[in-house]
Amino acid sequence: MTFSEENYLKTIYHLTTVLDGEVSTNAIAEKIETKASSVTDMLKKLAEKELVNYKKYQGVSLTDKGKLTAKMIVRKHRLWEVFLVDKLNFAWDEVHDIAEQLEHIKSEKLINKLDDFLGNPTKDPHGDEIPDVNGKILKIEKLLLSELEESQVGICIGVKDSSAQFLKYLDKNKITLGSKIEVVNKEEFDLSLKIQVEGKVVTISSMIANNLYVKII
Amino acid sequence: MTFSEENYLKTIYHLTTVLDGEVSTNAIAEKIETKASSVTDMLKKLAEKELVNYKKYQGVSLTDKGKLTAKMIVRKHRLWEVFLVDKLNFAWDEVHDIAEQLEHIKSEKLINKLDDFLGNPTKDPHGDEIPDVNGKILKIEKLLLSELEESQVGICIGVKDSSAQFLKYLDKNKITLGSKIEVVNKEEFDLSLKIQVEGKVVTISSMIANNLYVKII
DNA sequence: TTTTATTTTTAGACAAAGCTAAAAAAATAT
DNA sequence: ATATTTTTTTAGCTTTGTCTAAAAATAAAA
Repeated sequence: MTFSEENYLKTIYHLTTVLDGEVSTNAIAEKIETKASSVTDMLKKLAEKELVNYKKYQGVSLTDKGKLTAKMIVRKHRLWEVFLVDKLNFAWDEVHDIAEQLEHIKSEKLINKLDDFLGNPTKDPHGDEIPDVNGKILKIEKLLLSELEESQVGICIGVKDSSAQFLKYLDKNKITLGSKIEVVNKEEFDLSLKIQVEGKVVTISSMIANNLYVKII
Repeated sequence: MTFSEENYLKTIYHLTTVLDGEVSTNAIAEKIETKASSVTDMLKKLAEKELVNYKKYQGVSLTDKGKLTAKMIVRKHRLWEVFLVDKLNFAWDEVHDIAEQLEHIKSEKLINKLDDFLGNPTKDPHGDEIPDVNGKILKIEKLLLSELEESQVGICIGVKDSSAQFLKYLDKNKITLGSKIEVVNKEEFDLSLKIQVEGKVVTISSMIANNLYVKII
């Protein structure tokens, strides 16, 4: 399994969990920042190895084997992120690119020992679930902040967009995992929200509210 | 800097510290387990980037730039080995191959944070010196066990050969870094030694004695 | 000092993963 | 239902790092 093959599998996995159904060649090309023709070439190779179901012009889906492989990559990525934040004191917006490299290190024993060393965490620093050694994921009830009604209160448990820009915005506004957020007011016109966090009332756009996961208490 | 370029630099670095002087194409080929023709190709590329001094048929040496780059790779390799042994409880004979992968992860910040997390160690699990952030190496007076006279005592401070086989042999004979070793008897004929470690007297071949570093107390 | 052997380099090919440009299929619009 | 647009695939080329086989340079031996 090459570096590149792993990146394709991971991308297809992420796209299926978001869009679910078959994934299009173009969608993959956009995520990976490559050309559609390169994607086609790789899909043929992955199909050859029975990691994806691929029929010309019909898009792809992962086989069971492909899905498990993808989950193991995601597992590695997220465990390394926990290591970087919890042990090396990186900020949550700094870890993605490094974990992107570390996820390709090949050693079952390493990742399982790392898992133990970290105390078998079930969530990464952005609130995303970490697949266990068998690929099992603890499903958690998540709502987008934008789905709350006025005067409802939620605890922030994750981010949908984990780009550095967004994470820095959250830091600036003192919103972190675990923050208690109350929806003070919903503006009908632009769907912006007035929320109360850490005692302060701030106004956030619908785009922000659409990228924050909360659970109701 | 590609994965492959880094491996060549590291190999040339190791060969110069052992053999010092110019390194031959064949020596590199043997270490990397590739063909001499491939080595020639790579040397041209590294020379182009001013990482090595290369003249046809004359062998190579590292430029200052190349040497620093190589040292940074060695630094990463050895720090990761410390992490694997000290934090994840790997045995000293298990860490080489994993560190071989980890040494190529690109992030200055990561390696310096890792260094701090580990308490800025100066030696890896095999007793090899870890270059600091500037490439400085704390030189230590080392003798081979084979250089001791009868009845001299030394403390084991490193291994020259760090292959898993040799390390396992040492484990089996209860020899680790820090072990106090007394040369009870030297056999003229085959240069084998009778030594006392941990109270027990064992006989070791000259090959073993030639691969163990000690310091005299 | 020739001859022989060894080492190193060159030349030409190949696989992986990417690209561009053109062809083919599918989806949309008229 | 046909025409147009978009998406996907194919064909052929590039780069990186490898290889084999042959040529050139150096080293060793007679």
